[in-house]
Amino acid sequence: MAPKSKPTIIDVARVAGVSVTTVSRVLNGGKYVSPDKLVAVQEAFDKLDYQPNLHARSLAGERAYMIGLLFDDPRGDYLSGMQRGTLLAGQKAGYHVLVELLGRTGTLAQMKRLISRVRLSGVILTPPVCDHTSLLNTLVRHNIPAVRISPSSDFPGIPSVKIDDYAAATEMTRHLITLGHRKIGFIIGDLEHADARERQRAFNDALAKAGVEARPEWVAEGGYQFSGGLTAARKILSQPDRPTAIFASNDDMAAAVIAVADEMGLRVPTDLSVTGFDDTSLASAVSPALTTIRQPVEQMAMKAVEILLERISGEKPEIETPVMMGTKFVRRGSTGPAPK
Amino acid sequence: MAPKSKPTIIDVARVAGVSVTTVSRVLNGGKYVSPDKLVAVQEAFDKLDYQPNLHARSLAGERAYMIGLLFDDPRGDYLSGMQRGTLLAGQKAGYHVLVELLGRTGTLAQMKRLISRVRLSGVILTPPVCDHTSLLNTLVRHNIPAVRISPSSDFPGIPSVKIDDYAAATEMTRHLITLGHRKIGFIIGDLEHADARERQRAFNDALAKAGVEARPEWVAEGGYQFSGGLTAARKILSQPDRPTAIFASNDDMAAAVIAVADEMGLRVPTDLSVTGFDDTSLASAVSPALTTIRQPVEQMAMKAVEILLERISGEKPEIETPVMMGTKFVRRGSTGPAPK
DNA sequence: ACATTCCCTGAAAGCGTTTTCATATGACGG
DNA sequence: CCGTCATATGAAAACGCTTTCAGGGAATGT
Repeated sequence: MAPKSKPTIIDVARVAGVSVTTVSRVLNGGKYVSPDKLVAVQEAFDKLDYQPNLHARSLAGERAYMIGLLFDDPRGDYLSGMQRGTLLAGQKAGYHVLVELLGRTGTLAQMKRLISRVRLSGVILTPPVCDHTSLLNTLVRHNIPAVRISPSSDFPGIPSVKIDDYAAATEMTRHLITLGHRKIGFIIGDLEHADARERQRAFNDALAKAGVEARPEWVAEGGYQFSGGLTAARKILSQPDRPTAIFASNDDMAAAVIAVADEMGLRVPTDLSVTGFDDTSLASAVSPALTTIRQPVEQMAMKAVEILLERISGEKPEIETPVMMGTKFVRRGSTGPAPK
Repeated sequence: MAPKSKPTIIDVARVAGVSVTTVSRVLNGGKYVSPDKLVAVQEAFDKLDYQPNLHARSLAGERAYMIGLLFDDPRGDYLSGMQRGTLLAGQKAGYHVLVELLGRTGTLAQMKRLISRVRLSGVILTPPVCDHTSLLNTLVRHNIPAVRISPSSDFPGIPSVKIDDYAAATEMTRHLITLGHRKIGFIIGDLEHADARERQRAFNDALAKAGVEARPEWVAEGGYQFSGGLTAARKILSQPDRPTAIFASNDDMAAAVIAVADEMGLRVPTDLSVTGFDDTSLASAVSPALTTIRQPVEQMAMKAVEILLERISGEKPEIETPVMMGTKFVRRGSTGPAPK
């Protein structure tokens, strides 16, 4: 069977016995359409199995029904989870998602090229591109609605969704203290990211508040990478007086700590407790599985889309403070009571 | 500064002193355009910083400059790597990428809706949607170029890119045999997937060829999941006479084997060698790191895009046999000599 | 009764491209 | 010197929608 050419709005109009204008009105909310014609048009939609053409709509109107999802790199549990959330939420609202990679260099030029080539209803910005200031400025200047997920810095005029890193890291630190640990190490994430700084601040504050000593030689930077975590863990664990627990700022680095402990013949959690952060799939695949903090990655993205759609539809509640999403402490096998 | 409205092809035509037709011709390959006008138009492009509007092009012409990337679920190293490859290759060719989630149910309806809403130059199909037969039929019927990545089954008329699972699994099995293992277990992937069956077949053949006994009680199914791997590993390792090595059909299940070994006090690789497959990020994060097979995931996607673009531009070399990409054996710490 | 408003309705003018179609020019073979 | 052909060029007609504009009728106010 020949792929019968797709029905257009004109066909619908003919079948429904109305003008294309009326059909268009039905398509866009049905305001100023009498009930009987409304029904007639909808019947025609069904009968013809009509789907409006996105390109024509974008060309002719204001709306685009397409949201841009901007990445530096889509790999990794964290980011692909965000993608899934975006896709799910966007799909539900009848939007399509255009994914674009914004390389390390020439980001701005790429963005400009993108928005002059395709009309986007709005964009979702994932880390780290959500912190590219001139990119954000460009978006504002072109009046393109945007929402940032887990941004590091503040930026007026663009809403954002994030988690409360401070609270979560506080909870995690308290967990270790409650288990009896008094010698606790810490592996810092990528200091470029505000969340890395927040987690560290919470750690320090929690120690101080509990009257637990914080030793600088038990702190090292791992850049959120497994490899960096390896180096950091080796540095910390090779101290003559070593900690009985290490709080790594993310799961990858926590896995690295476990690897190093293994290397050195330390048993986890008997000799050393280890904690992660994020609850990526790695957290449960490693043995022992990581005690960690679960981020509601997909929900964050869905929330971001929700906010974006509000912005698009003109309702601008002008939320300037980031929307905070709740995290969940997940206890697994990598933490245990402090050794005597 | 006000966001000066984007230049159109008309502006370019005026600046270059030619007709829009000529500008359009330059945009589409510059055939039948005299050298001087060609230069004039290109200068106008630069001067105005012109970018052609995608929606208008799609609406008016045959081409769409947009490729669809179809997922069941974009999460996981494997799939997000494919996405990156697609994005990279697409971007380089000036194409944009629309990502769509095709749920478990209603896939076909979703696809039909998609293609009647937006014009796609072609689509890339990732597993498992690349095996959805009626979806493939629809694509063919609508004459939409497509390429499948790592499909399980054959489908005439749609090219595909995959790895040689049989050869890779053979190499892996030989590796274990060479290390002296004679009691080798195997964890099967998801039998729905042809690759799972291929890997098992290679394993069996390699054992047979080497005259090594294959014991059914050392084989279990793990469904390519960590959790399934856990169950499978427990079943195999709880045998009174247990194997000295286990070949898991992917990294997730291999990590599960390590977890179970840990549980049972078996040292890897001293007491038990473990191998994975895929070389996802998990493979190096686990300790000991996994001996595994690296799949060139990104390159596969890039190759798929390349083939797709050839199809789109009309060159139809009509490749019916899948394009095979090379894998790489990666030796890490999880395998060692068989215990005495 | 008459203006004023509000709800419907459709004709027609875009939106920014690509694609015919028509025409012009120069080159070429006989 | 005349058809034929390949190369250049632009005017104008799509492509499938949204939006503006200009009524027409019914309801409301005076």
